[in-house]
Amino acid sequence: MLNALTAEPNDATAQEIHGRLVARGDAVGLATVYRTLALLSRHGVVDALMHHAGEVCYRLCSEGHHHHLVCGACHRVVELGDCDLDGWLSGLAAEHGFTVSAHTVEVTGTCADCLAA
Amino acid sequence: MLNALTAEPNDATAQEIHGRLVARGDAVGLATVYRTLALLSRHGVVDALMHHAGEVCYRLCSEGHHHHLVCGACHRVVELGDCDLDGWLSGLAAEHGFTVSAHTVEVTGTCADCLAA
DNA sequence: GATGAGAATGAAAACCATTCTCGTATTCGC
DNA sequence: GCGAATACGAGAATGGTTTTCATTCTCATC
Ligand SMILES: [Mn+2]
Ligand SMILES: [Mn+2]
Ligand SMILES: [Zn+2]
Ligand SMILES: [Zn+2]
Repeated sequence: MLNALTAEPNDATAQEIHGRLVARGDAVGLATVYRTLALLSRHGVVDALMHHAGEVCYRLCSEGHHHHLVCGACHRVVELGDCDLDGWLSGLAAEHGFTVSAHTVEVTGTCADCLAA
Repeated sequence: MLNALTAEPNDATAQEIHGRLVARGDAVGLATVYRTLALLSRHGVVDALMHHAGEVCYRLCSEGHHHHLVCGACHRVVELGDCDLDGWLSGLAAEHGFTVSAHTVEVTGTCADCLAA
């Protein structure tokens, strides 16, 4: 149900998703959207991106470890695979006595369409 | 003035910084702390970290491009230098027609002290 | 030294994303 | 069917951040 709508091409906030659902006629409550997104996020079905201060964006993503390429102009999101940073980061962290548990990378740029425009 | 206090070892929220200032006797308003941090952040003097949803942490950092290693237990922050991701990311992004303008990396782990505890 | 324009300040109110509460509707086990 | 457990939605509450606005500072000029 939500999945069908989370099939947005790019990321979307809980409120945006709720808005689309309501506009489509589904009488779903905002609380349920938040609850469901939290659940899906906890289970790794959707990724939570925190690139804007003050709000969280969600996106239906592939399963493995990956990062995101975001167009700063139109908000388009592309998944990047093949992240081989773990070794490098672990070594770097070890120099400071840290053990690495996770890392995030976010790449901001401009997509072809927005460059042309 | 604020600089002297932003000399916190780790990152701190606007409200934490305000609390320290008031505790120290400076009669500064919360709004001014927010205004000043936004200004400093806009000018690149402090880094804004958004690793917690819902609040922004600030940190006085060195000038060049760098990333952060954060201890998830005690909030200690270490700066990482020597980032050579630009080439790799630009190539990867070009495959999707993107031009890269910036990237962020955040590494979460556990520091030596917290591992021992 | 007085004065006034404009910037800076702080207290309180407004804002807004998110979470909580709680009464109702639905589902499940039987 | 029937009661218990769960899911739901509407609205209130929360809490970080921003805005407002009356007051205070700054400082160049008279
Ligand atoms: Mn977004
Ligand atoms: Mn920094
Ligand atoms: Zn774009
Ligand atoms: Zn630690």
